[in-house]
Amino acid sequence: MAGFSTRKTEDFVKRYWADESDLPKHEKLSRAFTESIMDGFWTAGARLPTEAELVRATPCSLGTVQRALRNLAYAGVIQRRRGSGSVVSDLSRPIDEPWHMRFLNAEGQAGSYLPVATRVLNRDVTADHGPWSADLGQTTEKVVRIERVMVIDDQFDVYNLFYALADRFPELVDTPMAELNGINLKDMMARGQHLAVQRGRQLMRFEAPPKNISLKCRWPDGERASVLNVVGYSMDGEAMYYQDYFIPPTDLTLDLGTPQRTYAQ
Amino acid sequence: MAGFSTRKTEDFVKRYWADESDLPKHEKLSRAFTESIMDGFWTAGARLPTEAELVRATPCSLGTVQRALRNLAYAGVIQRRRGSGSVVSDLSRPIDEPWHMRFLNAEGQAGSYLPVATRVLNRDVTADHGPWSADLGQTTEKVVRIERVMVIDDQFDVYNLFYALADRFPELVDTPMAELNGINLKDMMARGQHLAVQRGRQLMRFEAPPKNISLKCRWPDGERASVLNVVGYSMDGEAMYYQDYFIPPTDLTLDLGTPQRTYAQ
DNA sequence: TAGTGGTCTAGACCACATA
DNA sequence: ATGTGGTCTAGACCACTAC
Repeated sequence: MAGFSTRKTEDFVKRYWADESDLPKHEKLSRAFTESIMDGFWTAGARLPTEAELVRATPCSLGTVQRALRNLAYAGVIQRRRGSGSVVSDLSRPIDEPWHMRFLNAEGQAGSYLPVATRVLNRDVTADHGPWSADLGQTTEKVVRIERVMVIDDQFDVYNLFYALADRFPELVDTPMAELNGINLKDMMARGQHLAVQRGRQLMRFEAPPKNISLKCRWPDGERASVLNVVGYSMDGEAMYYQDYFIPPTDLTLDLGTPQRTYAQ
Repeated sequence: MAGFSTRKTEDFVKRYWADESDLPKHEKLSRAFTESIMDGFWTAGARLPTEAELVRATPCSLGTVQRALRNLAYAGVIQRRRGSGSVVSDLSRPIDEPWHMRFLNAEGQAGSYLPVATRVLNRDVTADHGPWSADLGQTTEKVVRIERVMVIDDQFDVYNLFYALADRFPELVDTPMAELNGINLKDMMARGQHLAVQRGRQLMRFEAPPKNISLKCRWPDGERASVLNVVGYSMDGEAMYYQDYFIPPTDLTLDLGTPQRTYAQ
């Protein structure tokens, strides 16, 4: 096909190419892409302009365009295939499974995880401060707090508290609670926020569960909880959410992830 | 100065440049460097040949040499400074603190961790198999098992079991046990293994501690342990060690690390 | 067969460090 | 003033995909 819609490319360059900044060109170009993807200018699965098209439409040479796209691919933002093209990855899976509560099955080899069902118990919007405030950058803003239960493989319950800035994620506040159940929460944060979460800091602590937890989910009487605290960051470095997972004693193994890749190919 | 010692560069190319392999040249070159660093051909702090020198001594052009070195710098293997040169990073800190047992203090901001003192209890070499076997790639080989206690800020004890292939780390077997105490363990694995550990998989499970644990360290009676399992990989992708940390109930918070960088600059 | 990304080159110019 | 890495270019050739 005689190539890619030239209009879209020119739109892209006009809107996202920062002429004044004194960053290197390859950096300017990859930032233009991440920014435009976060804006929703390109959506997950969308096909990006070809290298040649970008050489034509930007003040970059082929080598520079390739370096920008290679970095984006390395970061997982796009996927490139020789012969077909570059497409936007689906990174709009900010908070939901199987991101955080990944339990191995009894034989337990990584890669396949136990099913998780999520149920929303409660939601409120408050200006209260707490441990989440520093991470979310909350000053006078309000946060939305969502109380959830994750049922792990029908075996036991994990109690979850989720915090995010209410202004930044109005969908979390406005959506009727019934619709917050299940896997929809992910699409919700993704809507205004097309590029999400480079999974961030993880902390583990051990403490008594909240009072009355046994009224909210199945919880072994009086047992201490292991609390996994997770802060998720978006690509621009801002914290998107703060979560506490209260895990009861269990025989299952929790996968905390494989950080760090080796190096760029 | 009229440059860099040409002899050393030619030695390097002769010994580490893989002519037959059909990898891309930039990949060949960066592998040659990681391999030679692991061998001890270049040691931490050593100054590498300049770009121009490598262009001269290898069948690579400047762009290719730069790509290889850029990837190594991104991976943290070397450090480059415009005007001075490229030097080998000190990555010989495989297993010791503050790698894994990083507890936050009570106010608990990340970055500063509670002091950890390590004491070796026991060591044996065995051909037994167990959960570690698959990860370490143990078939008929023997593993060295080291039993340790980590005293966290004089407050409580973490019980640690450490496994590695005995053949691969003879220092762990041969060194007198008294010398295994404290921070020396790190230097030990680093000696033959100049480039170490890209920290690997982390799992958390919850189980009864080993029998008789209270004879070996301070352990609250009958309490369940939180077990952090860590497998560390070296740069060539092979597992270096398998460790279980048995953590008693505590009020302190454990930092599980900040995975994932954003993307290459 | 045409389009696409992947590798590689030879050379330019620049910013920074060191002497 | 020289050496060094950082950026960028214009173009070549190749491998793979889709039509």
